[in-house]
Amino acid sequence: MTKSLPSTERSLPIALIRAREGVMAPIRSMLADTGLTEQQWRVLRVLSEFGQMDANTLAIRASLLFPSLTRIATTLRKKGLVTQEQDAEDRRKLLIEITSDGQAIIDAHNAEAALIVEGFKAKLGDDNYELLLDLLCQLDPSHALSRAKPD
Amino acid sequence: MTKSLPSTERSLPIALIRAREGVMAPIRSMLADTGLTEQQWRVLRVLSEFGQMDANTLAIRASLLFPSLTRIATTLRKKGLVTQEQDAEDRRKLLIEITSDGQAIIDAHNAEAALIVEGFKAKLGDDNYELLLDLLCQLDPSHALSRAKPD
DNA sequence: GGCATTTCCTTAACATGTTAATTATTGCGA
DNA sequence: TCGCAATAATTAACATGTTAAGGAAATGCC
Repeated sequence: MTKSLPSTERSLPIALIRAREGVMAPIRSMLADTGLTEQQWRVLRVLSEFGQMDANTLAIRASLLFPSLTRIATTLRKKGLVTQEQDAEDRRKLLIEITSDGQAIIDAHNAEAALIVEGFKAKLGDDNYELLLDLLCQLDPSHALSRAKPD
Repeated sequence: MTKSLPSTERSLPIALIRAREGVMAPIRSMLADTGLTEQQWRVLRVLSEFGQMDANTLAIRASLLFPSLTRIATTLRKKGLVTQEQDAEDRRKLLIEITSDGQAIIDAHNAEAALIVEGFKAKLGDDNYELLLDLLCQLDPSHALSRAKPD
């Protein structure tokens, strides 16, 4: 017997899109006055958390495709929020680092962003929130890289 | 006390992006030989399921922004997969309908797409899969429109 | 009827997503 | 050392995401 696709009202890809839209809307609203896009914000967040790194690692950690990262890094450099520097040992690599101006933007919005996240956590309940993250991780083909949480 | 943002390794927006990527990758791969993008496929699916409708309703059901839908509908019309027709009663409205060629593409890939979905359902477990969909719906600000499932 | 408002859709402008081709550098082996 | 494959990043081309502005048709009110 051949199974049929579920209704688009109960489709996993569509549900993921809508959930992302619901989560990002308040964050985009928060970023409106900074002139940053959500992707630029994500890049700054990763750089702030892990420090200087090459473009490849940064793209993976920020979940961006390489061509997107190239453009975003250029934009952020023009805005003075990151620096780009050739790796002395392997001149193919580009080392990217957040500037103090970039860090200042993170610092200025960290509390508000955390509040937004807390809001969603409260909406779902703490246990459901963690469960949701775990289930989403299981759908991520590359999440072998990031298993910080032991059982 | 001021809360801090969670690590980007445990960020809900990033987890949503990665999960979507994981789910869509095999679907994009399936669509490669059709020349359709995932959004074009989504539009055809909605039209196939619900029949002719105006552009506004279609955009909402396919979770697309209006300008995106305008372009996608034009592309699909040029490909002969949908028809566009002015509403006789309200000439502002554009009624869109799938063609037999469009339906043929749906029919040709329905079984394979269903298999992909079944794979993810098996990976998470049926209960977790349904739970995931419910949790995602709670993050969707507009999900009041689609509550097919009673308690 | 005439006019402001609203609704539905399109267009524009810019950023990102996606795939493929290109360039620069490194590493390796004849 | 030369040539060739592999890696890191960029660029190109096209589709979509996102916000804002514009145009056509309906609606409400006078």
